[in-house]
Amino acid sequence: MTARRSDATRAAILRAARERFAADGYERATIRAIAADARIDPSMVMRYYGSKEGLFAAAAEFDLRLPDLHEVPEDQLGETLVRHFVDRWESDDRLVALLRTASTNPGAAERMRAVFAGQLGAAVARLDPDPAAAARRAGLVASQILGIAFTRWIVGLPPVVELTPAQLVAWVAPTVQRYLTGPTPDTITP
Amino acid sequence: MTARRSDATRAAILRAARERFAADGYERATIRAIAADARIDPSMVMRYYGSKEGLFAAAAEFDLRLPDLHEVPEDQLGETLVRHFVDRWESDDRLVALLRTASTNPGAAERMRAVFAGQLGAAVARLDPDPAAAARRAGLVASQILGIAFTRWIVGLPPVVELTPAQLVAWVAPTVQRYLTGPTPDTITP
DNA sequence: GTCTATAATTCGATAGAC
DNA sequence: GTCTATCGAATTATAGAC
Repeated sequence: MTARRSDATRAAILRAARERFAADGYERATIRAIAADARIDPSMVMRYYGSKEGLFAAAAEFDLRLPDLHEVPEDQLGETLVRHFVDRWESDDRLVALLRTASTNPGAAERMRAVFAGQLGAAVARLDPDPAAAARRAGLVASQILGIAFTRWIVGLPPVVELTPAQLVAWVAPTVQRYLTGPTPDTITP
Repeated sequence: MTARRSDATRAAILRAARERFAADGYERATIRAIAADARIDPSMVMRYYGSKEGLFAAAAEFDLRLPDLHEVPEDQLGETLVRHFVDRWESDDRLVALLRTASTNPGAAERMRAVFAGQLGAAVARLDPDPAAAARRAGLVASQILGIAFTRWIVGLPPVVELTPAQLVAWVAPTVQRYLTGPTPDTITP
């Protein structure tokens, strides 16, 4: 299969779509605006991706690219993961698009669950022999990672925005480390 | 000023609006749907609240009702705060409405910043004499609290949804405790 | 492959009768 | 105070010319 000329158009559409979905969310990111950004006609978007849902599905396809946690010294798991996520988030607006859109679009929320329960859950599952406990640890890690992403890139809470990546890693890594390798805490019966 | 009959209508509108905004977000929650839920005519919403923005502003008005942190033993700050937020979140869908809407509506994001930088920031400011450090601590606390809320009530990540409130407090309280009272970590220069 | 024209909805907001 | 009727704008999506 040779490279068709339309591939450039498809790529331009996807790039514009990612930016618009990341900046405006699903409802406010219109096909017209995306087409204008990509300098093409709105009908081309429909031709190539069928519908707005189809365009979003193509634009939000991505991989967390998690490192193999077995090659990481156990006491550096938290730092490694937090650094990885911060880097990943700063360099790929697909994650921001998915995050912003997951609040109102059921399909995006489902994708978000699949990514974090799937990719992160699988990586963590190899650290804890008990599947339920491993899933719980992965969920707690996701809560802190997504909380940072939400406050920093979506809401824009000033103190969180102003943290440097190094400060972010230094503060948050111990949290993730404890969620991954710390003992299950006692729960007080009320 | 005596109670007017229209007060019941206004209250019904606000209740329906909170539910719709919490469930659907700002764009998908239509005035027509809210009016139908409240069993009144859509034009009444406009008459009472002027615009959709005005309705949202009225529906999302709320207070975190933070306890006075000075009356809490220092080593129980994390537990107290996490328990408070979990209770608050489960019993008031205004917070869910604001959270879901903050992703796409700039006004809601601004409100969210005001609430967490203001109310939470003020409560934490009295624990740390350095204003910048206190703001940073409050921001980190917000990141974990909002991360739990986002994964549990918005995205619905299964392992986080399945945690009982007691488990949630037991796991997350140490994180918040460290953000509030722990030492500032060293940052490695890259 | 690309674009024009338009269909078919849906929404927020307004005017005015009762 | 409440409701009917409707405007004007914006959207996704389709049909078809070139």
